[in-house]
Amino acid sequence: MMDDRKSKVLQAIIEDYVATAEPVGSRTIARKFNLGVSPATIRNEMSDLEELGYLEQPHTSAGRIPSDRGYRYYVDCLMQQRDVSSQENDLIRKTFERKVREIDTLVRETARILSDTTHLTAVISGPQKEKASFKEMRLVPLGGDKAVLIYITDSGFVENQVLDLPMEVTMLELQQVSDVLNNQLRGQRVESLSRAAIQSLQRELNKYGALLEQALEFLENRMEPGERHRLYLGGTTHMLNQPEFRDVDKLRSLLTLLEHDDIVADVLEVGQDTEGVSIQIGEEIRVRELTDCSVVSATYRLGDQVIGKMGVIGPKRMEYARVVGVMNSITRNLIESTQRNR
Amino acid sequence: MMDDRKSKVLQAIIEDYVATAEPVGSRTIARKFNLGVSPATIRNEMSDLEELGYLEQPHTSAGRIPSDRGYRYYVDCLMQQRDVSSQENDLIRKTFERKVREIDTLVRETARILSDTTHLTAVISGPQKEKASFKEMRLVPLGGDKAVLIYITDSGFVENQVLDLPMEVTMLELQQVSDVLNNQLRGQRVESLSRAAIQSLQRELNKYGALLEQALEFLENRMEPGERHRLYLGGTTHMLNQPEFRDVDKLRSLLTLLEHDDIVADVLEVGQDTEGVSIQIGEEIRVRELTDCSVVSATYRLGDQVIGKMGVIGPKRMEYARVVGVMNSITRNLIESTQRNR
DNA sequence: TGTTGGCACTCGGCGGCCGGGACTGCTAAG
DNA sequence: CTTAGCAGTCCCGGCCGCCGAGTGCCAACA
Repeated sequence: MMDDRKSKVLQAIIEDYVATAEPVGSRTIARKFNLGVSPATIRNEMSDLEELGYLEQPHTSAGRIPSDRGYRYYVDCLMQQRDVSSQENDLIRKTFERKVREIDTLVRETARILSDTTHLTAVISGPQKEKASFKEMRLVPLGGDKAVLIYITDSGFVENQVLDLPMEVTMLELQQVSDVLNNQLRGQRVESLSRAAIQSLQRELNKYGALLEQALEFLENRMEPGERHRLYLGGTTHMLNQPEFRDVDKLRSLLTLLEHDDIVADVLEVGQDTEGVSIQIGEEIRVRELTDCSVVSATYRLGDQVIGKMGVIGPKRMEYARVVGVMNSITRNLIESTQRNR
Repeated sequence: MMDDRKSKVLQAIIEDYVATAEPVGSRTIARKFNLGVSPATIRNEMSDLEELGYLEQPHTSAGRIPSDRGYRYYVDCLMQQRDVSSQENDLIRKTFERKVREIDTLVRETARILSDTTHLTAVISGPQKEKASFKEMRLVPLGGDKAVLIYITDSGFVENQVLDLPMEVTMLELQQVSDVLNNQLRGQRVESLSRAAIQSLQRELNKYGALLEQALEFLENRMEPGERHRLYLGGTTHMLNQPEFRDVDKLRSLLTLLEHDDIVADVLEVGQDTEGVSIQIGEEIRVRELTDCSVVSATYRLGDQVIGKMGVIGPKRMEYARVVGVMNSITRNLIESTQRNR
């Protein structure tokens, strides 16, 4: 059914189409890839491949282009792993050599290098704070009627916020409030700090009034779903160089989609338990605006802490092997970089 | 030279062109705006206006379109102030009603509402930390071999970073290091903390070695010019709805430009001492890719602290009056919002 | 002198037409 | 099963001519 020669032909078609973006005909295959058979034979094979659903014709008397299924077969069975070129690898390594201490900048940089090396649009979902556990919080008086609330998770994230102090609060009381909070909350998943729990705390401690309220408000904000995945985009302009987006309307629908963080985050989230790189092709992505696109995504980690997802979005006609290689290289470098710096 | 009727004609042409994006002819003016004269008269006036440099012709036997100079005259002399519609005002007020404590989110939200109400691309340069003065820094031990460095400016920004502690450091020493730093640095402009000064401090205090080094590295990062203006973009897709960007090449050059933060920041930075809203038209912006665009920008403040710039980028053919109105409304709301919440 | 109607002219855009080129599918022969 | 040949299909790009919008100019008029 899918003999060796058919595979070869399919592979040839996909690789040529990826390179040229033009429907590919039997003659082209026979010329560029010497399979030792004539165009006529290729034609027969192509006809079979179309019947099997691996190829489709934009219109009669044009060449064939791969279908979603064709691409799927290619990435699953035909594609051979390909390491990143040494230049690219150098480029990537260099990016992560600089000590970057702020997560925010690190993610931004990663988005940039990912889109630059793949020439596609990169999407990265930032640190998923709710996956971390609460470790400790501190209240540090600043002088005047201010204090800063420092919030620490066991993965080493630190956030802060300035609070207004009610006049009468003493250092000791400040200490007490943070002690209570710490005892109650230590070790809990941030996402599991339910509003109910917080409210009961609030009742218990309401003698500290406004101060506590602010601290709790801050905590609540940590759990806001809206805050859950902050997305970083890079290289949206690369889309403009792809011939499939020469049409302004397609472009618009795609770019508009990219502004909807929630949808993009969902797309990135699929196969979240799979190890390594995962690939979604065309209609496999359950988003209408992305039917002409593929998404290659991977989970990245810092240390052994799950952090987030990164991915690229591009036309189905992308160099899957290279993209996967780049992605592996980047996740690897990311881990090493954070091991050095934390 | 520029009599009353010429002004009226120019105004009519600009307003029609803004609405339709089509070159406008004498007949149209005579029909839509009843100036009480015949098309022939208008033709003469238009011919004069062209000679004076306020109009230009895309080609013979097409209508006229305003030149940069024409727009300039319009915004300087003809345009009448226009308040935002009450719906829009409500929308804006609602956006800023929510308590937003993180500057980052506040700026993001502002970019969103600005682009949504103007239907143009919004650019905001974030808090200019270097304009703030150093107030205080704290070193708070976290247990284990970590401490968190808290850095406070007199405008109330707080940043933090986790530092690795050399083993032998005691609480007392920690206190000493921060005391020294505080005494040396208090009240100085962040930007004026020169590398030389930092290095001399470093020599003086090198017995604290690695700890101090990290603290100083953090400080140096604060002054990095690259960090100077973090830019927030909103609504880039609105460009796609403008007929002047139906051409993919124009679009590409524009969107590519928008990825260069430094250039965009420079554009935003002009007229930085002017109060209120400033308008740049076409070639007045010294950027080739923006010759078909106009930029409307304003300084926004939190309290009486200068914070940054915001602006919109759109085709020269934009509704200047409305955009200016929206911008005023947003800056006003921004101030009020921060007065409530800080 | 300023305004107006009339008229010839210009030019871009659009639709229709045509020919070339690149395919395919079929058939018949090797 | 493979291959050459051939007829048929369809897209695409170039060409042409028409249409309409708009101008510029001129002559007439207040």
